Amino acid sequence: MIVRFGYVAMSTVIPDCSPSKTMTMASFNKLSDREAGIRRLETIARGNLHNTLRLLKQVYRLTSKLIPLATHPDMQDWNPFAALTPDFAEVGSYVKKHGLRVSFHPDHFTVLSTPRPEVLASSIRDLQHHVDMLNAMGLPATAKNNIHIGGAYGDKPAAAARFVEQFAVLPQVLQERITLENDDKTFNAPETLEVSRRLGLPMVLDIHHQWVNNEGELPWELWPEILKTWQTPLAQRDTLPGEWLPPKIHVSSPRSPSDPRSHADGVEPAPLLAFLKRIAADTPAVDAMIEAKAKDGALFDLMEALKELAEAGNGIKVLDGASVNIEP
DNA sequence: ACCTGTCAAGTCTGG
DNA sequence: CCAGACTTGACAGGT
Repeated sequence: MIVRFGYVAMSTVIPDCSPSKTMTMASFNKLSDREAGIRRLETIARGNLHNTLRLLKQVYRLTSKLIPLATHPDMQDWNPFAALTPDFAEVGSYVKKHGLRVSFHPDHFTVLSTPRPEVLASSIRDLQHHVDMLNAMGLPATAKNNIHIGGAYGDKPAAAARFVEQFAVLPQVLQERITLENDDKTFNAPETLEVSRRLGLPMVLDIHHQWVNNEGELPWELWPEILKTWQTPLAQRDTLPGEWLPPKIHVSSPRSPSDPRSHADGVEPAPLLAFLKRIAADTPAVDAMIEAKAKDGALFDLMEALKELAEAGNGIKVLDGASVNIEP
């Protein structure tokens, strides 16, 4: 099984390389000339896209904050893509040229299980914005937006049903870009899997969230059904004949026994390897997103640890880039 | 150079 | 009903 590793949104290793520089509405409003302010926002966004390109020399999740204030209610008259399309296209070209897998993770304000119409409307607006950015990069539907199911509002089955209902009427261009991830507090892995199956949506298994929020199941017990969620038309939209978008997992380690839900700086190789070995037999390839505090630093450390384990046997082979081959 | 409060947005808990 | 926690990097203003 080929495992490709990626990491999240920013670098702790490369200096002066923020892809999410921003500007607050307060300072925007202090500028006397609104047009000049908008040019400033575009300059910030252009710098963010440039730094994204620098970071893409590694495998990567894109940051949602590429364009400051992009979906702010006061900025509805601004179309940032008019000025930024070439910069997005340049990032997209690099991604395609090197066969990288990229994704976004719209933050917790995107809640499709909400009972409030205005929250649903802004969630859809936010999803559309993420799709607009991926389109501006010229990336096919294999570049996904990963979200959680959302709040439970005191009645989890009703909230899940509302998610299904509200998802079902989304435009297809939004639907085909979505992956669903189990969270650490509310919708656990079996519950998320259930919703994924009902909607034909690919599920991203977060093995740390599963560890702290479960129904007593072991993560690899769910894997055969999770794997199947990647075999739907929505999951595989835009793949070429013979091409296959591998399932994705999220990987992090507990900060401490007293604070098990928080993310540690690095990743413990042993539990990760145990999981990967369990799924290796029926999974040809999987992409693993490192969600550790040390970001790319954690990825480099993990690769070093895996290299040492590989030298001692263990059925691991370290390959080019941040990837390994794991024997079942 | 360093520290602290704040940021557009949601949900949950507890007072 | 409202304040604070959750979680997050970076800004903005202060020392």
